[in-house]
Amino acid sequence: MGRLPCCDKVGLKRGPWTIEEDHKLMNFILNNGIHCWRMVPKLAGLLRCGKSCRLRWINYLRPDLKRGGFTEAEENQMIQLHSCLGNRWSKIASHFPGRTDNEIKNHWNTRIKKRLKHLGVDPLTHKPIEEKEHIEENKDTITQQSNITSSSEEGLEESRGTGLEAKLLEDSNGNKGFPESDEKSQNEVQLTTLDDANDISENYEVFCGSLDLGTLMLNQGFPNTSSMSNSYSTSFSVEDSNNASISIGETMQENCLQQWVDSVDSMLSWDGFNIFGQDLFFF
DNA sequence: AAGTCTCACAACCGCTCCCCA
DNA sequence: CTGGGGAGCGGTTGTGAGACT
Repeated sequence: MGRLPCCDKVGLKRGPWTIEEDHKLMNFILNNGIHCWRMVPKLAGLLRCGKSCRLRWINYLRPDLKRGGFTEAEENQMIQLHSCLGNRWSKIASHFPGRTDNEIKNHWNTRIKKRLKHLGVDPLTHKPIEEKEHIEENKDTITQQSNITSSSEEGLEESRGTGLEAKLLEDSNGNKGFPESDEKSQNEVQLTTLDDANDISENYEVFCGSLDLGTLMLNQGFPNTSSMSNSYSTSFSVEDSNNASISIGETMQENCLQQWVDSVDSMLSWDGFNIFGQDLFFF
């Protein structure tokens, strides 16, 4: 049996998006918002499936995306969150405003995994690799040394409690990572990360409140954008796209929108957001 | 300079979840 | 309660750019 494909793939384009396609998608979403992803490609005149459009928008075209590399602090927070949440990338991404789950997943797989392995930490379990192997050996060994004669359960607990991750995550403030099995500690780490997330969230609010695309475009040398600044903020999101589309439609001069979309070539790198992203760090 | 390798990231695929009739 | 459809999620693959030989 199996589920029917999400869309009729016949005649649909695949692979990398062209600038023209990006233009069309952005133009459509900014003008109409998102009601049904399945209808988006048809209405926008794209030969793509709805899923592809959704992915492209979320991972690349969304104006509130924060581009650029991850800082060490972000990486450490990512490791902490991963130890609590596992591979739930969207949950992890929700703690990093402007970052996508795909971005975080890629970063984890390409950078952090290696970093952890290099440090002798299993990126899956967040436990020291040697100790884990040691425990496996203990299970098979009949004669055990007195200092490791405790049961494998105890060994596990011990390994959790002495994870290298704790050392790894110890930051300048003395904050440390917590072993998974310790319920109290886990609660603490969740609170910690929630607090962190709140801090970031607050920063983001400040960031969004003080930033708008009009300003951005002025900084980018984009003409005739002062009238846009009140209606188009970087807090624009898919969720409020309906409202956004209304306000944009009502307040944004059409030629401004068109000019903005036309200027997408320079905008696509979102260097401007990088600049503000750096500023964000000083808030 | 050309070929090969490695790496990072964009995009796809298939599954699950959730909502609604 | 149930089945269908759309959205979201996580794993995997493809691709292009840079490094290396």
